[in-house]
Amino acid sequence: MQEETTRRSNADRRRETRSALLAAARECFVSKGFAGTGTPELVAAAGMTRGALYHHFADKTDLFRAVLRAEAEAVAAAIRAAAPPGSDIVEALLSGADAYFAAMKAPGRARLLLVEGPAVLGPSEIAVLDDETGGATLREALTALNIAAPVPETARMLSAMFDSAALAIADGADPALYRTALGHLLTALARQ
Amino acid sequence: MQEETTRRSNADRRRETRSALLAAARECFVSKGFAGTGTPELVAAAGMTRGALYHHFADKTDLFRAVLRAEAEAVAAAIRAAAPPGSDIVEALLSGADAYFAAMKAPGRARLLLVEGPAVLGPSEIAVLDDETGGATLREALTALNIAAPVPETARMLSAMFDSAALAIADGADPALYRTALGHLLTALARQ
DNA sequence: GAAATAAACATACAGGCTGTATGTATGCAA
DNA sequence: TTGCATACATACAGCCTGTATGTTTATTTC
Repeated sequence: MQEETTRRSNADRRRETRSALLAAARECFVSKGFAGTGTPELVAAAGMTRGALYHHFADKTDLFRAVLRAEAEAVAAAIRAAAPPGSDIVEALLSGADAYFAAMKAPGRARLLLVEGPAVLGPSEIAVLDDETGGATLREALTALNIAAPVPETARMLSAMFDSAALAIADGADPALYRTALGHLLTALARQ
Repeated sequence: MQEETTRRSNADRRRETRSALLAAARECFVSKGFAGTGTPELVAAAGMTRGALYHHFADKTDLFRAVLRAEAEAVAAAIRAAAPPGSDIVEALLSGADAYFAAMKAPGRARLLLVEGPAVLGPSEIAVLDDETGGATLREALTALNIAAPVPETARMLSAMFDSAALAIADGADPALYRTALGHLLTALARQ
């Protein structure tokens, strides 16, 4: 036995401290917001020092960006996992929305992705994440529906609808109400 | 002749410095964001000192709140001024949307109200402003349409649609595309 | 396997910003 | 004109961010 502290490879150290920082950052950003979280408090929660933070991330914003990426990836994975077997497009959209709402129920996730994110990183950078999360799929579905309305604009607005519903649901609203409201809107749109 | 500086009443001084601070704050918050704007730079742009700022406002956030209130009031006034004479509800909604889009084209206003506001003041405080701006009117219109979908949830999601369209248009997107997309969605919803 | 190098941190420091406390001048009221 | 309140201006304490520098541990090279 060499020492009490376990001997770790550089790759291990790197991975472990990074994930510790990310977890603590997520926790702090959710509970106190990006501006309300100081790096001293953040690294203390992670059991690290500010030196480790600035070794792994360019600055506080870069750490925030990494947290958001992880959240967006988790949402995208959840939606992919709930891939619908049926062929009806409206139904596929609705089940996709369900998966989205469920994924966005993770504590603080809606606030991170939909409120803090656009303000800290700018709407344009968030738009990229949105696109990976489900924006492209949404546009494909609308194209398949052969609607008369312009697809990109309709997709963008529908996406905003999903987001506002997700925020409300994560805030305690009844998902069933938003689901039926969405169902009416989408079937009305498809029938046109 | 007493002095070179004009002699002003307290009420005048108060009003003038307040509006100078509000104008400079709006300018700075738009160009550099809330977090990116420091109070020293802000008061310099207003030709004032930090003492004046903290005499008139509780803190930087309170000044931001005052700026947002003015913006929201301007939008509400623009929408009220464009009150439609016709009786068709869908058409009234669309012309209301047009007025909203036009009002939100004021430089930086969309970013202030839709991006920075929710992050700085919290979504709940912004919801109040939204309601005064047009949320209540929207719910009344939906009720009059006698739609099958639940009204409050539908109104909330439609409001989010308007917001995302306003943000896109303020960012340079073609208003006509969003207008037709909205027209299709609203008429489809009304026909149900 | 020993020296050299690089990675992964830890510590120290320099600026800037926020909010408050205190000081001053001007309008107002009795 | 005397006292008071308002409207500021200045000074200060604390915190936070990003960088620069130091130290330890792993990895590579000879």
